[in-house]
Formats: sequence, structure tokens, C-alpha cells
Amino acid sequence: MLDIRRIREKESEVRQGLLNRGADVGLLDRVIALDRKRRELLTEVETLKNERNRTSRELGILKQKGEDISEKQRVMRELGDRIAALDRDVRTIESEMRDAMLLIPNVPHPSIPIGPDKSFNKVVRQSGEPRKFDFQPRTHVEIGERLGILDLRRAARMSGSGFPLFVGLGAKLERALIQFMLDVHVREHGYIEVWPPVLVNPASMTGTGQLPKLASEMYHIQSDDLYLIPTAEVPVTNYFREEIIERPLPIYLTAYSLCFRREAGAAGKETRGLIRVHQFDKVEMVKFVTPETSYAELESLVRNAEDILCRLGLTYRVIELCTGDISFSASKCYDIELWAPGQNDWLEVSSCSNFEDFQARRANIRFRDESGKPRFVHTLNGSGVACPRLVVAILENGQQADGSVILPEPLAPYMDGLTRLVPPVT
RNA sequence: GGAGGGGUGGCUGAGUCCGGCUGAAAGCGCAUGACUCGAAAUCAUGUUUGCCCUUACGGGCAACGGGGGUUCAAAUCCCUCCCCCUCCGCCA
Repeated sequence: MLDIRRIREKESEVRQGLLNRGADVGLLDRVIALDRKRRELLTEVETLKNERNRTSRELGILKQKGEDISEKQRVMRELGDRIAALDRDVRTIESEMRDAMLLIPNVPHPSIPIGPDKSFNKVVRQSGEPRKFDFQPRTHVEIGERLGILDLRRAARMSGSGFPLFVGLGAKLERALIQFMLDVHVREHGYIEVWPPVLVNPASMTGTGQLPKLASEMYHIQSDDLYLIPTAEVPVTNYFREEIIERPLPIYLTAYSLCFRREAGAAGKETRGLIRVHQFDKVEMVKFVTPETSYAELESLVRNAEDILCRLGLTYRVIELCTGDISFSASKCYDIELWAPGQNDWLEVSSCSNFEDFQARRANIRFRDESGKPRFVHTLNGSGVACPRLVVAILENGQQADGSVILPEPLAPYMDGLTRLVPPVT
């Protein structure tokens, strides 16, 4: 949610920012009009309430003295009616205003490229080069099925299309990746590990910005009004919802969780295999920081995610998203993409964003500055990283002509020393 | 799921039966000052949050789990929802 005062005082700046990301500025106009009307009504109704409070106090005293106050009560009743009517108007306006505010996206940071779509994104840096093959590289689906570690046919029978099913060493590999990533973030990067619920209430979904706009993207349990989380960002950011954080910032949290996405409308080659699935494992990083430090924190957040890929020896590049491509709640965002030879393409495995105080306002997460005044924190999050696509890259990059796959070295301790996946002899 | 108890400021905890000057006693904690070479102890003062008006000084409104109602007036009465605790039931 944007700061209404910022909208009042820097309207043109906010408007331009929203236009740059292709947002509906009509909502902004609506909010401005409602805000003006709201303050008008408040001034009026608060004056009346002041009068009521004063007179009520006097009536209490008069009544104790035994005087007849019925005539004055009658007058006051009329005053009460006027107040009630005005209060109703104020409440209506406030709820309309909130509804509109919740649908206005964040203002992009001035440093990011301006453009309507992802063709305006900027490659910031690349690590490694795409591997050259002396044979035709296979896709992870072919490799995984040949190794007997991936069984998408049975997954479809159990659940439908778009669900992963790892078997044997595949399941172990998935688990190894989760452990490895959590260990690196906790031991090397200073994060505290959290293991959150995967079902959350609507308030939490609203807090991070998934609701109201993205309702159709999520699985919803109607009988209990709970949502399956699309990312651990949701429960972990809501860790401090409705709180004034009383411990020193920054606070870094990391969490493994399952993530659930309906992916309604997604179709095409991406839907084959593990690249776009309804359920997947992900390790997420979330930061709560002071406003002054959030952009430096964004850079180190991206480095934390890159570190995982470096250690695994994978080729990746970092993309700075343009105004038209950043997500609803973000003001600046870097994506990290892995090279996947079987796809002959780059795969997004991480998205690292600074939300500034956009989520903190929705979720009401504050800290105290040096003077003790409550202020909204800045929140950030980044995937650190998403598992199935990581498996895709590991399989497709590590594949050998004989169908075996050489595993990244850091995984060995988590794989009981195993360094290579070999197809079963049939 | 059933029965009972409870949700008050950073914490503990009064007030709720019998509505009125209670944004809220008291204690703890915290901050500042005094005393002290310094510290402890002691004393004094201060110590919730949001919103509105105001250049400022300052003034006002709201909030005692959330929402609604009764009343001139609600932490206090009524309705409803949520959460926590205890016991019973069920259960990985």
C-alpha cells in the first residue's frame, strides 16, 4: 500500500511511476478524491463529537445533582443521529479508499529501466558460460526418466498434470538441495531458519500483496477460508504482522516450504516437465530492514542467492527487471536465471525484490527509530532458490553422453557421498 | 466437535456485578534529571498508538481482541465473530 501522504504531497511523481509500470491511474484519481472528501467529513464530525463529549460530561454531573435533563437528552439524541449519519459516510469512504489503495501497485524505484515489457529488462552480470556439448543434450525429463528418479506419468495419475514426483535418488536429491541451501544461508549468510505454515488466512495474503489481485492464482480452501501459499514469502513476511519489532534490525529469516500455484492459463512448452508445476519446493529469504539500508540489503540478498548457484557450479545471469515487468508489490527486482542446455534457454530460479514499505504498510510491520518513533520497516525477499528448476539445471548441465549425471560437489555430503547418478542396468 | 474459563498499555495486573471527568489504579521495566569521584540505592519527572485541524504554538477525534447494537454517555450492558487456556471427545 502506498502512503496516502506521499500521494497527497508528491502526486505527480507517484503518477509517473505508476504510468511507467503501465498501471491504472484511475484508481489514483479516485483515492485522491476520496481522501479529500474524507478529511472534509472528519473535520465536521469530530467537531460534533467534541460537543457531544463535553455535554455528556455535564449531563452526568447534572444528573448526579438530581436535575431534570430530559430536554437536554432530547437535543443530544438529535446530535447523536447526525454524528451516526456522518460516521457512516466516513466509514463508507474509508472502505472504498482502502479497496482502491489495495489495488494500486508499488511505485518503481527511479533507478530501474523504464519499459512496458520484459524486452526492456537489463542483464546486469553473468557467471559462467553455457556448456558446449559434443552430443545432443537431452531434456531433464528424458534424463530423469532414464535415471528412474522422475515419474511424471504416475504423478499425473495421482493428481493431474503439472505435479512433480521424485523417486529414489531423485527424492534424495531434492532433499539434499533443500538442506544444502538452508545450511548455507544459516551458516554463511546470517539467516534464522523458520519452518512456516503453508496454509494462511486472507489477512496474511493481503499483507504481502497476493490479495486481492491474485486470488485466481492461488489454491483456496473454501470450507476454512485458507489459502495454500504460493511462496514462503507470505507466512515469513507476516511473521511480524501487526507488530512493532522490538529487536535490532536487520532481521534475516530463511525458510523452506512447499509452494502451490494454480498457474491458470499457463500452457506451452514450459508446462512440460519440472519447469512450471503446481507444487514445488523452495527455500526463501526474507529481510526486515531500516528504510535507509534497503537498497544495499537488496544487493546482498541477490548475492546470497547467487552464492548458492556459484557453489553448485551453475551458469547463471542476473537480470534487472524494468518498470513493466516487476511484480505488483515490488519497487525494484532482480531475477536470476540458470542456463538449461536441454531447454536451450535461461530459467528463472530466483526473484529478489525490495518492497520498501509497501508490504509493511499493508501488514502493519514497524520498528522504532533512534528517537523511539514507530516507522514502517522495509521488507525484501528473494528465492534462495526454487528447487525443481534447480534440478532441471543440475540434470541438464551435468549430463554425460552415457546418460549419467555428475552432481555438483557440495551436494555429496547430503547424498551419502554420491557424486554421480547412473542409469540402472536393464 | 462438546463444556467451562479468559483476552485491558512494553510486562504483571486493578477496574466490568451497581455505565459518567478512567487512555485507564498499582507494581515492574524503560528514559531523563537530582544526589555521587562513579555505580547501586533513593527522590523527582516522564513513558501507548492512529487519525484530523494548525506555518508554528497548540487543539481535537478514536482505540481496553475484531465488528455491530443500546444510551445524552460504554473497558463496563446486549449481539456476533476471532484467538488463547482447562477438561471431555476424536486423531497422525
